Parts: sequence; C-alpha cells; structure tokens
Amino acid sequence: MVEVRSQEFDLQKIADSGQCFRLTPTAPGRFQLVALGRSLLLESTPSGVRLDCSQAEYRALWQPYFDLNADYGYFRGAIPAQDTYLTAAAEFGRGIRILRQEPWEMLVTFLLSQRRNIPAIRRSVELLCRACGRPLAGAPEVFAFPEPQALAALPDDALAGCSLGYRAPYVRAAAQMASDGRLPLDKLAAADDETLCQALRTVPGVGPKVANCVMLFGFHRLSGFPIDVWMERVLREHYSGGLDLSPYAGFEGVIQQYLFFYAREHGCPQGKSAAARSRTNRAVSPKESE
DNA sequence: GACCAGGTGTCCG
DNA sequence: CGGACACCTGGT
Repeated sequence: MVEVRSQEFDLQKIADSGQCFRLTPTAPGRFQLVALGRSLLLESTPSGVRLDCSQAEYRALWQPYFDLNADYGYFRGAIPAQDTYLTAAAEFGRGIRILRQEPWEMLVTFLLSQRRNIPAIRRSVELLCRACGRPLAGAPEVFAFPEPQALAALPDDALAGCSLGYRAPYVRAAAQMASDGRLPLDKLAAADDETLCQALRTVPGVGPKVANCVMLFGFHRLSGFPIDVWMERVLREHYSGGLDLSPYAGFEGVIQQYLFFYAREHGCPQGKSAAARSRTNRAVSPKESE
C-alpha cells in the first residue's frame, strides 16, 4: 500500500476528465485501473489517494504514470486573476493530472472516439482488449490493451465485432503502420512536436483533434491543445475575443483539460457551428488566419 | 424511435 | 481555405 497525500490528485475527476477510459469505479471512492499491462486498485482518501501496490512499483510505474512529480499548483498559478472563467475552471478541476499513458493505446482510443460518447468509447476499448489483448496474470477476465501486431492480425469480422463502425479501417491501418515501421512510435517519442504531429497525421482518421489528444495524453506533450466541440463552445461563448495561450507556454494542454472538464460538468447551452481554429502553441482566436 | 455523439475525408465553390 | 455532407453504431 502506498498513500499519496495531495489535494492535487483526484481520481474521480481524472476518471471523468475524458483522457483515460480504463480507470473505472468499482465502489464509492474505489477504482480499478488497467494500464501498463497491469491492473491496479486505488482508493480515494480524505487526504489523497491510496494505491494497492508496493513502494517500489509505485516509484517505478505509478508515480510517473500519474505525473506526480509535476506541480499542478504552479500551472494554475499562471492564470491571471482577471480571467475569471478560467480561474473558476481551474479551481473546479483541481486534482486533474495529465496521465502518461501509452502512445499506441492513445492512438487507437482517440481514433475510436470520433463522433461517439464516452460510454461507447469505453465499450469499444473493452471489446478490443477482450478480442486480442493479453489476459492479465492473477486478474481473471481482465485484458491488457492489444499490441499493434495483435490488432493487425485480427480477422475482419472480429474487428467489426468490437463495434468500431466506420472507424474499423482506421484502426486496422494504424495497427499495420505501427507494426511494419511506417509509424515508429518508439522513435517518435524523441521527435519534436511538429514532426510527431505530422507523423500521426499520416494515419487515416487522425485529424488535428485526435493528433493533439495523442500528443497530449500518449506522448505527454503538454503543449497539445485539442479543440473539440466542447472547446469550441467554450471559446465561442467565453473567449470571443480569442484566448491568449502565451501565459501557458509549455502546458497549454493542462489549461485545455480544466476548460474541457468545467464545460462538460456544467452541462452546456447546446450550440453548434462556427469554430475557432488553432495551431498548437499559438493564440486561439476566431479570426487568426496568418 | 428519432436524434445526436469529445471528427475526419472528400468534394465543391 | 471555408462550408457541406456522409459515415457506423449505441446511448439518452
């Protein structure tokens, strides 16, 4: 058992933040995480989080996984007080952390995420793991996320059976590319942001949003700033003059998580259409064209 | 039973 | 480059 005492580590918020899909509540305050080819039980405590693992395993795996060496209070401290919306969002989201998840799993997961709600995404991820993921030792009916080779070799009907819909060919192509060297995920970990982003975009079904999610959640590039329909609403309704990201250079993605989580948890005035475009590391502004 | 969901590829002006 | 439209299912 390891206890992490911190007000900057909230399992429930992380589970609801939409960055991970295999951190699941098992009882009030209790969670099971399947990641890194293992299963981990966790529990929220009044002062932080208790992890059911050895001190050695914690230091080797879970401390980095939960990004527990980073100072999220410092990130929030960069928010100017006059930005009252972001200040409120960040306070509301205190305890969210950007996990260091595996690149391959994030690529597939966010390929699957397009035009779907979170329960449907979870379901497909679970089906994929059951279809061809390695069974975990000592944890019956729990399966690791499948390796690229396993997904590349999965028969068409089995793949379709995971309810991927039109995304099935995307997943297939990604698996083949990751297997045959066209998409060298290991090497890309050392590439600069731009190179990494371009490489991810060569996978069919990976557009700007998915690429930013994979960079942020799979490669821990905190400058990633995914813009989805929720962020578009936030930007339109609260930052019509444009959101200046320059105060948050190097951790734009943390700010994105606060805004996204806040908008989601508060429900939303259903709206669609017109959008703010953006490029990583630039100011997000509706009329920025350059 | 519609209606829509954490986008993207494609086509067309 | 901006806008329209189709796309597989399963949630609510």
